[in-house]
Order: sequence, then structure tokens, then C-alpha cells
Amino acid sequence: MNAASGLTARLASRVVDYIRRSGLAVGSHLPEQRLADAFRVSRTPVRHALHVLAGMGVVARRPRHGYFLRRVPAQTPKLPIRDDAALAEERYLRIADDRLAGKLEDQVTETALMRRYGLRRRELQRTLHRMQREGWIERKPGHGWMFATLPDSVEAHAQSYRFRMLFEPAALLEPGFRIDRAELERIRRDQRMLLDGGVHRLSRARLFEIGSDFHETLVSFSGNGFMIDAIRRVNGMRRLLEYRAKCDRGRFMEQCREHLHLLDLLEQGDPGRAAAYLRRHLDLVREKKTGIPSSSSTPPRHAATVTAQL
Amino acid sequence: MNAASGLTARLASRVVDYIRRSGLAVGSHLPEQRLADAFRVSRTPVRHALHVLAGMGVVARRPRHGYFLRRVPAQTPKLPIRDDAALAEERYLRIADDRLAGKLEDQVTETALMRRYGLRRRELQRTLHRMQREGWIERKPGHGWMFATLPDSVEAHAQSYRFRMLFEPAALLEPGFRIDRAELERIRRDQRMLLDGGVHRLSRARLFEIGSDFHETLVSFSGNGFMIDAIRRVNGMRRLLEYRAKCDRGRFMEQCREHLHLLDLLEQGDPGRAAAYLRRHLDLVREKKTGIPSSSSTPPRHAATVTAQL
DNA sequence: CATTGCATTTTGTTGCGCCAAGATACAGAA
DNA sequence: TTCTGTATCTTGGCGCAACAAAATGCAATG
Repeated sequence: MNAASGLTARLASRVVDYIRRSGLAVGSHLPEQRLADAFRVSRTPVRHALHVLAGMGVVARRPRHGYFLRRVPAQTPKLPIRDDAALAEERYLRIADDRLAGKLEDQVTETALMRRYGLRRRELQRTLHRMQREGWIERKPGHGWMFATLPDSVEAHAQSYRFRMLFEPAALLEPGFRIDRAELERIRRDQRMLLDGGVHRLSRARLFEIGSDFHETLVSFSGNGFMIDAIRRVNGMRRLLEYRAKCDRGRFMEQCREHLHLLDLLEQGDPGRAAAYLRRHLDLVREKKTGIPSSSSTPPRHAATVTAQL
Repeated sequence: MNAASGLTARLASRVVDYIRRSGLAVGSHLPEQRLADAFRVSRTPVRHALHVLAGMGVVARRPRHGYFLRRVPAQTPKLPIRDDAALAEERYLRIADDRLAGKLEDQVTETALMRRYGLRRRELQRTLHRMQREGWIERKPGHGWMFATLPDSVEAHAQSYRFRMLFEPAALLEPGFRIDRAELERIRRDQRMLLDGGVHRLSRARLFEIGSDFHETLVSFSGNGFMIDAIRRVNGMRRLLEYRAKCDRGRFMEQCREHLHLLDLLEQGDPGRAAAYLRRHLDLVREKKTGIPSSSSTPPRHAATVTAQL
């Protein structure tokens, strides 16, 4: 059973999800068209997915009758996915690491990179375009690419936190703010897991991911597409910015506790306090990361003037 | 003299700029290598650019001696540019317009669009990818694309202004805030020109552009890359959002006056007041565009709580 | 020796055709 | 009917080759 095409693998996972969610009884019939409609695809890929699941013993096929549920799969939906995204990520990181480690010149050509990393043009281009979007490489006017002088890590960090402090707390106060219980529970579980030893067990990359996801999920509750977009983009640059910063796992646990407290505040239905708390949280992290003391030392006149308009 | 390749055209413009800026005397020699170094390209495209300029009478060629300045070109650097970006924009708008006018189904395939608009795959895909980034179309799992249900125009508008009110005024208070005199004068001239009848003379598209540019330039003074990115993205969606909103040219002139006043405040070196003014300006525009009254009617408790942390 | 003129090499884009994967249509079984 | 099984059509990704554009090297010139 080879890894199948992207879609069939993804569908297989989604079908498993669907089964577990819908609480179907063992023996239930799984009509192809029903699933196809649910997932907005045609029957063909659904059929392939079911074939894969049959191989895993989740469903059984009765010729001329279709597929039937055989056992509700264990918690893990299993991932035999030919993980394109992960491969792309790996390529990205390989180049990013080399660049940040000073192993790549300021100016490079595509073919040189293709040779060096054994990539095909398409793959490389996708990676370069991503970097371009993130603003740390740009095309030269003629041929080749040029790495932008990396924004000074500390200053960029400070900038990102000042930006976040503006809109993340405000996101909690948006008129469209609605908590998605399931999502909230998910990020709460993640944070608990981190406190429960995960901080020391997981890779840095994974820690980044969970942290980013926490804030992204909160902002997504606001329903404000512009803010959601903003937090995504800031998060997209976090890894780059934090690459050289050391990872203080002690401080990280503190952050988790703050995250959990924030969730509690939210659930108590007081978005005002939650927002204020989030703001202080961000300010603390900012101070820790950049060493620049809180802005409360700057004359508060400006801020007061601005917010007086509220 | 055909439109030449993108780079040569762009170079031609830049060379003209360079000539006008450097105040070279008529008759000066323009060594290819010097220009090539200045623009970070090789001599080849520089030579092509000079050839084009020779055709326009800006420079003269003496065989075996190279190119010499013949007359310092008039104010306008002239644009014989085969404007790729503009073509892309046109394609984008053509599809966007049709969609917004309800002429396109919710689900479409690439080839259908290619036929309908006579585009090549590459061109279409670039357009679709842009739309995807902007969040109003997405791939179906299998084949084809699906237009997302457009965010309700009024609500999206309100969201964008709430977002802008958070960070645009704050941009003026960023520690790295530095006014670029030349840029400031440029946008001031633009606004004056609008007041001076431009509002009624120019196309809607051009009005959009000048308005977007005004705010983008202000935010760019902050030096905060995240905020600059944010305003660019918000502006990128403005045209789409305002497509169906009527264009009130009277109100537009009022906006221009406010813009000019804002520039005055900035020049007086009081960013605090400028920020406050900008915030009120945005709030007024928001109210005008969405009909939703100012948020001051909502309990100010939240805002106060948040900003108390400043 | 700096610079042009020209030839050659390198680079990156575009068009085209192929093919796996998805959509669709239809016949037949339950 | 409703659903499966199967055949056929369509879509869109991928690699290759050709081409245009840019870089590079070198001889010739003032």
C-alpha cells in the first residue's frame, strides 16, 4: 500500500474523523456519494480512500454493496500521508539554517541552490517565493537572488511585539468575538501538555508551533479577517526571528501558565480583563526577549491622547 | 522602438532619474560599467537601456566612445514600460469585476476561466493565487476553484477600519518614527492636487491609489515592517471592498483637507496630536462608509482597561 | 588602463505534450 | 430508487526543450 496521492490520504484521515465524530455503529454502510458530497469531491478519490482504510481494517468491502464500518479506529487517525507540506518545510529550514549560519553568500543563483540542495526548479522556487514573501530574500534586477540584510533581530522582535500588543488584546474585544469551545479546549490541552513535561520533551520547532497556534486561535475568535491575517504573518516570521535567540524553557513554562490563566479569564466571560492580561503577557515576553524595558517608562501622554478618542 | 524587456525599460527610467538627480552636465560621459554597478546589473541591460534613451534623444552615442548626455530630460522620466504589473492588475480586475457583478458561478475550473478570459495558464494561475492570498477564492480539494462567500461588504469594511484604527495612529508613535521630507512633500502635493479639482477629474481607480498611498507613506515613516506590511495588505483589499460602495466625491474632499491638516500636525513635531487626529479621521471615514456609529457609544470600560496597562 | 564592442556562456522563463488523478456518465445489481 | 461498478472524459501538475535575456570574458581602441 503505497502512500497514495495527497488527496486520498487526506480523505482517509477525514473519513476516520467523520466516523469517530458521527458515532456510527459498527456495521454501518458508508455510501460513497454521501462522503463525496460531505467532502466536496467526486466519488473517485473517496473510493480510493476507502480502499486504503479497508487495507487498515477500519472498513470492510462487500462486493456490490460497498464499504461498511468494521471497527471505530483508535484515537489516532493515523497518518500515512505523503507529507508534502513537511517536505517543503524541511527544504525551507535547510536553506534558512544555512543562511542564518552564514554558510550562504549574499548573492545566489537558482541553479547554484538547485545543485547544492539537490532540488528541482519547482521545489526551489516555491521555497524562494516563500522567503520572498517573508521579506528576507529578493530577486536581483537581472539574474539571481539576493538575501536582504536580515532585520536586526532584537529590533525586529521589538517591532513585532509592539505590533501584537496593539491588536491581539483588541481582538478579544471585537464585536464579532465568539469563543469556539472545542478550539479553546484544544489549545488548553496543548498548554497543559507542555506544562506536564512537554516543554522538555518536544523539539523547538514543535514548541514554536504550539505557541503560535495558541495566539492564532485566540485571534481567530475575533472573526476579524484582518487581524487573523496579521497574526498569521507575524507568526510566520517568529521562527526566523527567534532562531538565534536562545530558548529559555523555564520562562516558557511561565508563559504556559499565563496562557492557561488567560483562557480561564476568557471563560469567565470578562474579555476586558482577558485583553488587559494578554497585553501584559505580551509585554512581559517582549521585555524578556528584547531586554527593552516596558514602554510604561516612556511618557504615557501619547497613548493617553490616542486612546482618549475611544 | 518596441517596448523592450522589462528590465531594460525599468533601467531606462532609473538612468533618467540618475541623470536628473546627479546634476550631470550635458556632454558628460556615461560609462556603462559605472551605471551597471550602480544598478547592480551587468553591462548588457544597461547598454540596451542606453540604446533606448538614445532613440529618445536623451543621450547620444559616439562609436567606440560610448554614450554621452545630450539633454537633461524633462520632469517626466517617460514610461515606455511594457507594464507587466498593470496587465496583471487588469486581468485581476476583470475577473474580480465579473465575480462581484455575479457573472461567475461559485465553482469554476481553471480551463473554463482560461477560455473565458483568453489567458494562458501561467497568467491565470498568478491571478488566482493572488485572489487566494486575499482570501476570496480557494481550491477545491480535488479539481477546480471555489469562490468564498464574500465577506459582507459592510462588516468587512468595519473590520478593516477597526484594525487600522489600532495600528495606524500607533505607527506615528513608534520609536523609529522618522519623517521623510521628500515623501511627505510628495503626498502633500497629491492631496493639494486633489483639492484643486483632481477629485472630479481623476478616475476612481486613481483616487483609490492616492488615498492608499497617503496612509501607506505615513505608516512607512514608522520603520516598523509589520505595520507597513499590514497597511499594504489592508490597502490591497480596499478596492475590492469599496467596489460596490458609492464614491462620495464631496466627502472625499473633506478627507483631503483632513489629510493635509494631519501633515501639518506632523510637521509641527507633535506626533501625539497627529496620532489622535489620525485616529479620529479614520473613525469618521469608518462611520461614513459603514453607517455604524462611533464606538464611543459602546462601554469604554474595555478600552480603558486595556490601555491602563500602557 | 579605462572603456567599448563583440562573442560566448550562463541563467531563468515560456510553451508544449504527457499522464496521473479527479470528475462525470451510464449500466446494472440490490 | 439507491447504490456500486466501470468506462470515458477532463483537469491540472510536471518535466523537457527551446528561447530570450543577462552575465561574463576577451580583444581592440583611444
